[in-house]
Amino acid sequence: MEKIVKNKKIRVRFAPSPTGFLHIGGARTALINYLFAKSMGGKLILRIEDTDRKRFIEGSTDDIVKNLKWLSINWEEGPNVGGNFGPYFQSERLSLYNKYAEKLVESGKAYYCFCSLARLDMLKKTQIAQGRGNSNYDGRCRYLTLEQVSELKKAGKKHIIRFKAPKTEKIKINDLLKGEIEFSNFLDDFVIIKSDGYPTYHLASVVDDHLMEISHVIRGEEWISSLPKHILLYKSFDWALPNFIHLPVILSPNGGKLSKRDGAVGIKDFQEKGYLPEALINFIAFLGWNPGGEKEIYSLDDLIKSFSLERVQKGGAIFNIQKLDYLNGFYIRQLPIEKLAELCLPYLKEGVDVKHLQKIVSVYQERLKKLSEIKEFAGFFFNDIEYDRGLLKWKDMSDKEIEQSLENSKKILEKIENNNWNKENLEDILMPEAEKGKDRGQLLWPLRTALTGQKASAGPFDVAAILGREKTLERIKKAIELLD
RNA sequence: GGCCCCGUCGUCUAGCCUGGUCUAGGACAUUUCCUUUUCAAGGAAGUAACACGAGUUCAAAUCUCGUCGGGGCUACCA
Repeated sequence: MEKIVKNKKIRVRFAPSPTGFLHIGGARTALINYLFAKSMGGKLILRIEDTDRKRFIEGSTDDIVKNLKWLSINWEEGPNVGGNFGPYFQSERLSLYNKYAEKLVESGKAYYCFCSLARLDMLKKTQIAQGRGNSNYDGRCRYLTLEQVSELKKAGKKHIIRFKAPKTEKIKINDLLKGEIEFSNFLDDFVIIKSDGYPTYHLASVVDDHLMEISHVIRGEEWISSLPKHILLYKSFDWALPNFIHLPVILSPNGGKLSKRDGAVGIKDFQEKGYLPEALINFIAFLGWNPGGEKEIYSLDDLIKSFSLERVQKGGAIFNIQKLDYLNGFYIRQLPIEKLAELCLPYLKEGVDVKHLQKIVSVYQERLKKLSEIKEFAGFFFNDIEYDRGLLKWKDMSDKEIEQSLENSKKILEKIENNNWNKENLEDILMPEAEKGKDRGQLLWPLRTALTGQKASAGPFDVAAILGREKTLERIKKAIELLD
């Protein structure tokens, strides 16, 4: 009935469940799919696997869509863009899954099961008590006659549909990344349609991957163990197998599963903290993949150009935020000032003048690792500052010396007119004065701390220039008062 | 427990397929130095790895086996 089109077209999909927000692992799977599609002239399909109504989280589809876009991972078919193989939400394809499940029942490859959850639970407990490591359905409903089935149905008994799994079959499959994988063990009669009428992942993904003509299934390694189920399903429908690629998982710094405890894992969190999509993409791509050369800064386009599946790592990589921070700082330094200022704006109080911010940002560009840091770095430009008088002390200067130093700066600066108040001029005038002292810090440190209230900051000339004559002199005066 | 995947510096990795060019290369982190008013940025140098044990071979990070270690799955979740 279904047309089995076998073409050489590359079609891949990213198929997240809306049970949470887009996280690092998901973004990585999406990226690899995207890079593979783009580098091969194929298409990326986004499919939302919303078949678990219990774990469904409102808003997660939006989050996934929004953040993929933010990362510039674009799909050719799926939510927002449509396509010829829709709908792209599994909840809108229920009749399809039921049709195929029924087909399997008709051909004797699947069966109705009326067992209650309570019985199943009991079964599992006894099996485990008997010392079996895992439990299997005992097949009670497997040989129900047609009459028995229709009677139970008539009686209004809830049912599910189970797949009749062969008990002994050996299954071999060639994973394009891992190589040949052989599964030797018996299989359970796994569920394909749940009692709420929704399909399980196994049925839904196989049906969809087939109908959507997916050529390469690229997904996380956690799916390897259910591969035999999928293969059995393909076989019983008499469908051609797609290629499988199972990506290693991303590990947390302690080696386990990446979780919220490890800091930000949601892509949205990274965005809010001020990571740039370019940095995140570059970083995620290199988590388990490497082009082979010594160049490590790659734009999305660069990645597409040099991507190849063979170079994806087999082992799981640990997510180490330090390298991300480095990359992010690097990408921030590449940004034009206008752009940087625009990106920093949301982290500051409202009403910040853009031109003013551009000056500030140009001074802090090489210090920023995350955009959000602008708040701590540059807060003193906008707010009154408070600090301990001890901060003003350079090396072993006495209070008297600090005061003299500040008075000296003040005296000099007061002579500079407003229209000459710029960094170069300030530096030209103050520097010779600083050179007169034991070391430059004698003049420069008290000045800088008086202006910023910070132990570490941009240089005093930059700061004074941006602060303006009035505020600069005011802060010096305040510092002197603080010393009295 | 069972099934499956993986194993090169602290971390991401190059090299492994097609043994010799590997006294194992790069990056992040770390240390030191230079620059310097602080913090960055930049420059220079340093520390640091083939999990272990057998085997094959003239030769093994590279091939084979075993051990150990790590991870995943083991749901009417995906």
